[in-house]
Amino acid sequence: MELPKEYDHNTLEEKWMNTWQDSMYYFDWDSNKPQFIIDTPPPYPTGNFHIGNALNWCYIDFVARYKRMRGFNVMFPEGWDCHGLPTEVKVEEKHGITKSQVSREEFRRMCVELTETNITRMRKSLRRLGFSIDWSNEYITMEPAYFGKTQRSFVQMHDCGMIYQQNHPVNWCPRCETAIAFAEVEYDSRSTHLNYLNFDKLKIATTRPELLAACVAVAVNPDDERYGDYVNTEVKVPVFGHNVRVIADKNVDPTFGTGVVMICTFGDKQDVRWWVEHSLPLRKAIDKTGKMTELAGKYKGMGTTECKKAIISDMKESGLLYKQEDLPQNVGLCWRCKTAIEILSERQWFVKIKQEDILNTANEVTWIPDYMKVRLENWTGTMEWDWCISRQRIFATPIPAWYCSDCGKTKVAKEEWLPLDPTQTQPPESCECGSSQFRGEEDVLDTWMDSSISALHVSGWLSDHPLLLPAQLRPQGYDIIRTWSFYTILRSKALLDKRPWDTILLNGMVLGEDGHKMSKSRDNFVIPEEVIVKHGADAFRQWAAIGGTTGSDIIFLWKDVVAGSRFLQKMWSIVRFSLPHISDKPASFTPIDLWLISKLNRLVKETTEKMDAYQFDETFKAIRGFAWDILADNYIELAKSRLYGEDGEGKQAAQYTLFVAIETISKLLAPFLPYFSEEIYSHIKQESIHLQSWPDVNESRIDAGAESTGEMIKEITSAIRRYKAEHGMPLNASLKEIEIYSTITDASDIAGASNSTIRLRPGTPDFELVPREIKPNMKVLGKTYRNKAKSIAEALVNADMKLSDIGSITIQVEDEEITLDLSCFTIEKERLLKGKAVDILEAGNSTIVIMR
RNA sequence: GGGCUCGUGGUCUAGCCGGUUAUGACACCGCUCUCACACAGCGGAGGUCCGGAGUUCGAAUCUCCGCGGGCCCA
Repeated sequence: MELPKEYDHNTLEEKWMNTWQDSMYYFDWDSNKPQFIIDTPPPYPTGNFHIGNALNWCYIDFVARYKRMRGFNVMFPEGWDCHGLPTEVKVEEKHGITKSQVSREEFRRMCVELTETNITRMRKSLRRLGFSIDWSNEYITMEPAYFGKTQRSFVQMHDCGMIYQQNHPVNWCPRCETAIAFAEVEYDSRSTHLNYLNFDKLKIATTRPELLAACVAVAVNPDDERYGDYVNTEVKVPVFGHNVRVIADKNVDPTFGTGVVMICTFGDKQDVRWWVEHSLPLRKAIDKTGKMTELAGKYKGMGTTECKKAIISDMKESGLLYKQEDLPQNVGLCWRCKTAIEILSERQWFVKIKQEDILNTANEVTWIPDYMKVRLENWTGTMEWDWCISRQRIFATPIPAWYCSDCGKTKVAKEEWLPLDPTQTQPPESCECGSSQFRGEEDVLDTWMDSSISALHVSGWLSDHPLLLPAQLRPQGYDIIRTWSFYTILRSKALLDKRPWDTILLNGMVLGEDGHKMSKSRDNFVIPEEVIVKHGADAFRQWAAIGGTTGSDIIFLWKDVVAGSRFLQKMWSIVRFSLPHISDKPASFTPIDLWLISKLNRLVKETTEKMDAYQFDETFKAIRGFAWDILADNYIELAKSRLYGEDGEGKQAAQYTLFVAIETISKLLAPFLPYFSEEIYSHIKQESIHLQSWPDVNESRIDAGAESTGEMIKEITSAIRRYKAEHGMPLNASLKEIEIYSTITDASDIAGASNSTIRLRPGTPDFELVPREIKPNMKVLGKTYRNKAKSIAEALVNADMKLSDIGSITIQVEDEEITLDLSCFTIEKERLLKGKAVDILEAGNSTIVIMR
């Protein structure tokens, strides 16, 4: 059966997608094979699979398919990280409500419904991209099966003292009305005013006069001579009239403003540090919604911006404010809604961070690229307080705890009660005080509490299966090192005292064609589906493989995808030509066959090493280079005359060589091009290529001798081809006669490829050998002669070339006589003809004489 | 402000534990419709490897300084 001329990616990819069975990729919990569990990132179910996710998944799939072919028991699970604000916002939009208008249950139900729709859509994208996902290991964090584990992890960590409740300053988003973790704070530079105030006896400068009501102290630098007398005295806060102490602290910058700062609870993180250090009282001037409290007197009920405006105008009027300056400022924002955060002291749940544990565990993991580990280390070193895990939201894992209505004591659930929602269920036992009236905790868990046990979940934690932690691989983007990597390491260590994975593989970000991060506003946004429709999943996957080195940012370029589809077409043509000519019956190889087989084994060796090192770009480029250059442009051209010729040993050898090459290449391509490789393999064998083994290297077939002989034949042939091109002849033109002076013993393929009669001649032709140039070998000279190497090289170039006949050259350098043997230089020779009507070509250590 | 990272022909990119004619793709210019492929083949032009200093016999590759991008953060 002849293949169609063009490779039709649309039809064939759809065909294979619908043919493949999910069970091909199931992880076998009872297998004897070595395990390879991949702790894949659970995407947020927005409904659209982003191109950055797609890159990440391509890397994962390359690894998963490769490892499977290498005999590993691979788990490529698919998780969905459902909880969080974006879905809550979408649901409010979709139903035209705010979450307070419906019951918690009803709101949660709406969120679940939207998430399910989105997951269904995204599953389709995943399938279409050809990912070998193990759907028997899918997990959905909003389902009881998963969030029950999240709750159990909470209870376990609470019971061993890793989770506690405390009044503590937290980053607070007044718009979302929730606490957020440091990892959720984003920074942006804005400009503000520095206001100079008459502050009792002192003058202070502040950017936040609206926090005057929350002022609990005034600080100066202990070495600042201007203010030494004031330290430990009291001053009266203007407008509000309460007295505060003047304290000395070396962290006050005497050159900033007036050198006097007011400490408020809380204006920024520095205030928190001072507050703790000097045991200052707490004055809450801002409430959870970002409004001023009664402490603010007449400003009560105003928003912070409004209050700031009002208080400034009042103080200007009364002369308290005497100067204003512009000041650039970095403001902390809520990463979801970009509202400026406040620091409020609230009762929250925290997870203890043990920096040592995290750093030690991070050291047990192999980081690829290794320098990415530094990011985790730096982040760990800058943590100022524990991880705040409570959120004031609805669509999230409920915190399994209650408060006794009588004594107020907190009751945390027992593991066997879980999963549950404390706002819907009462605890099955009464409080220590005897009361059985409880109020369920309404706070919910940070979504990172869900996803940071993904490694544990997929490895069989709290299941009927054996625990297989650590997983082998964690693939993820470097942008979430400080969150997902950090929290996973923390939790794995805390819950099981183990590292979560052996290796973490970081991928870069996908940039748009203009080199900037993709965003809808920049109009450089591309979605994977768009690429698939135009060029197919395999072409897209090629872009992922060769667009850049693993770990670096990668620009999405359409031309890379186009180049990918061209390679598919080229490879298709190769297979289309080969199919009628292949045979799996071995025969005795000719020199050019041996050359190809040697190169092929070298390719297998190289690609195996590179895949083991996760160097997808290099692997794929090596395969493509082999197929295009070595196989198509050279081997096939050279073997054609045998393939088209009469039956016999030579023909059979070419048929077999071609078979081996096609079969091997299709297997090497399988991890990258699942559809294409399956299609071509289906024309050779009846089984799926994705159930085959990765090719073995046959070391005995890697033969430098065979390669150099083949290289000579190749060089000679292309020299003849070039000769024809330069003389304006068609490449299939027949030349009168060609004489080749060479060490090769078989010129039949050359004859075939050049369509001419070839006469092989031994030894040196009847020409004069004239040395033309001496080329010094700096590698040898440098090592041997060090600082003299330069002058020796100069002398060599100018030496009398006839001297080299005896195999060495003696030269004078700086009054010293040095004899250099053949390892130190090479002689370029020119062959001159003795008056014959011929053209001479030099190629592959041979002389080609073409009769005119 | 700090950390990490990158800066290679027109564009993108490999090489970067020192010694290669500096890799490949796209674009460009010739020639060829050759029996798998014109989404091709063959040939060609095009690079002070960001700038400067240093280490070295020798640096795209190592060190330092500077300039310029990117990312993460304060």
